[in-house]
Amino acid sequence: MQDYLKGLNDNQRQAVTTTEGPLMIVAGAGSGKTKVLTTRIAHLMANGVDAFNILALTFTNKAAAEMKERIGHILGTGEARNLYIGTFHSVFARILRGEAHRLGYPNSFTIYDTDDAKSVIKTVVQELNLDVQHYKPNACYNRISSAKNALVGPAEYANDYHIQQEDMRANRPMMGQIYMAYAKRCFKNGAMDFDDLLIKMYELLKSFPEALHKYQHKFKYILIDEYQDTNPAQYEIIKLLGAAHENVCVVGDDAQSIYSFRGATIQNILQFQNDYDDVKVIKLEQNYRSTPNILNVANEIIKNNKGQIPKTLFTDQPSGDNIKLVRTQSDNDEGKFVSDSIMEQKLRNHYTNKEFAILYRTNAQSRSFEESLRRANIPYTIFGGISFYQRKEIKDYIAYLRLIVNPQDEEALKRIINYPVRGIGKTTIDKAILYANDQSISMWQVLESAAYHGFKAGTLQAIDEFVTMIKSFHSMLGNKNAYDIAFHVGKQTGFVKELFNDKSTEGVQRYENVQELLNSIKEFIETPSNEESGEVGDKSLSAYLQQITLLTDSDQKDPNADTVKLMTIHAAKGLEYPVVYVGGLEEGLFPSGMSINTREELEEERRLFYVAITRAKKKLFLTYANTRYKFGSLTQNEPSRFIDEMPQDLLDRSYAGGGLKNQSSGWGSGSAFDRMRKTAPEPKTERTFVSAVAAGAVKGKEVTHTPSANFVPSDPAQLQEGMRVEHQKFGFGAVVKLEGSAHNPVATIKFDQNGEKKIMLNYAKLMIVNA
DNA sequence: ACGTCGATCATTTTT
DNA sequence: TGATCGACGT
Repeated sequence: MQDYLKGLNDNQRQAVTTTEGPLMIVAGAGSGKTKVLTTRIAHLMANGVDAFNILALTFTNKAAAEMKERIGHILGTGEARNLYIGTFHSVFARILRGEAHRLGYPNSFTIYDTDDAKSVIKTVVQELNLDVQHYKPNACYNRISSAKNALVGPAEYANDYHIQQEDMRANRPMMGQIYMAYAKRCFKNGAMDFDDLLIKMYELLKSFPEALHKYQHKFKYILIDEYQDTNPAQYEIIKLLGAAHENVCVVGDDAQSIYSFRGATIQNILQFQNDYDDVKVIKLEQNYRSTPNILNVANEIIKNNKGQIPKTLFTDQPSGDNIKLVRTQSDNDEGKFVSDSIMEQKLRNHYTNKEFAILYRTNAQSRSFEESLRRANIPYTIFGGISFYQRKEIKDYIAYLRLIVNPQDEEALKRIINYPVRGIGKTTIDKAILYANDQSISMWQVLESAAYHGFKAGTLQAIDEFVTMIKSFHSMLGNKNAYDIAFHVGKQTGFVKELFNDKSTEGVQRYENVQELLNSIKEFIETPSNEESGEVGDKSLSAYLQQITLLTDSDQKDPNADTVKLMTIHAAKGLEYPVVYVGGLEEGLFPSGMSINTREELEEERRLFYVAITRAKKKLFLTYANTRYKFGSLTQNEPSRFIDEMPQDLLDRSYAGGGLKNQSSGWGSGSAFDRMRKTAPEPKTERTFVSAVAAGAVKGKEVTHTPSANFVPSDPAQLQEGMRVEHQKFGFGAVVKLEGSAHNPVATIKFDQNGEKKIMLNYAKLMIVNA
């Protein structure tokens, strides 16, 4: 039974068997962190700890799933199923589902993703009569999100002098009000955004002692993965949960802290030892992943940062290749180099597709790699970008399901109230929202009682039909499963058919996506017991909806497929590949131009580079381009400062990859330039962004007409063929023909300067000049 | 009421 | 470059 301890080194074994009391495991890259975590949990269980009493929090669903699977493997029983393993967000969402009523939320609360949240922000900004251009939803969202991650509520936000000053300086004095209105609206909608899942969990534990007591005693052993990426909200929650038993085990690597933009603070891991009385610290420094050359480069790079937990990675592997540094002429050449190089490596060293990864700083960089891989017929998978559930047709479908489960969800309601088109237009929607705000009821309640709100007869009928339909769906919740309901909704609303009838390429794709959604729902209800965490599987539609919002793109694609993997460095955290390409090592891009203003920012960029390097097991290629397209215009970039920070004797700058066919494409000359740089390095502060394309506004409209001073629209009923008329935009012309029905008359008019046009008389304004 | 078109604008990273 | 948004025509 103790076999599982055999494959561990001394430190690892100690980390596994030190089960009681607070423990910090500082796990360098590739030091077997996951192995330690999983073995530790298995060890706990082997020594009589009930799976139900163990909580393990990770940052990605992928990591959680992998851990659960490995533990199950070690144990050889189904007991692992009862563990509470998941991301912070998904575990808390699950707990909150059972406790939401305490906080005044419906138990089937909606989870708003970033798009939903921004949309709500836009709404409240408009309702506060503020300029959306100035109070950009994106910026507001980020600001509010940071506040939430620091556990600063709306009231506190509005009263904080320091925050006020900041907002004044940013010329956004109304941020506090926006935050307040946003929080209120989410609550009214029965919805939580991602950050709320943390905040509300904290509130729950803080304000309800019996809830705190319940979960403190449920979770006797707590493990936190990637502790360096936790934010203050997460920190406080862990503090509360762990207070009773203090069996808190955190695992992390301060050198890999890369999520401060999301509110994570590296202080959590640096200060952990001060949080409890008797913290044990175990360092895992032996690396089992990379060659010494790769490790040395990583170690040297990270030395440029201050305030580390001291540690040095070592390995007993043979030294391996040098790191290849390749300069190309353009971003397209960079892509071409990488795909050529992959071809070469496959031939020469018999690598398979899935042994390669291409990493980059920003998602936008994927394009050139994608193109070259496609041309070279190398199969690839891109992780990141928009996930399946962000696609319009999927969001529309889900909006129906959301509305059925939670009619207070105004975002969902607005999304589908007129999709497919059923004659409930903007005017009506605005009116309904106005009533709702006025009377402090939900938009849905307004629609339910539409008859009392003075809508026109036709609109009223459309509303009534819509309300009746949603209610009929709602009544299915009790006796039909999630799949049956979803299928019925798609059929009844007619929009699946509408997609089916669209035979364009995109239309076909959209239809297929919708079918895939239905399949996923079916799979959800058919999966025996749940994957998420302990307890009885909840197969309700509501449970399904809450789960999918927390899925990312990476969770939906198969990491084991035999394809080259493309992703941002952030997304690559925790992964490893035999051959790794890191692209775009240029000033302004990596380090990002957004993150070079403070030491802290720059150090995070450097940690990111460290993460990138340490993904590689055998071979590492770093590339950068002279010129690159950015927002459609050509920019020139200096090589990244990080290049100079690497030990130059471990770099191979002469590598030309591919074969001679590449020499013509321009990047072969790079090494000469590089050698020059080496003797006379450029000043590091200089970055150049040269826009090669001048912005040119080209006007090429039709002949425009300025209406006469005495222009007064005539009654369309007076119009007859042959009359001479004036149109506000098109100028003078003659009526050629009158047609259309009585309530929708259409006139064909031949204009002197703009040719013949059909004019709908209900909307266009015409003046009769003479009969 | 609704779709189309052109102007505008933004891009760091993500649960 | 590409996505989004308001104006405007129908």
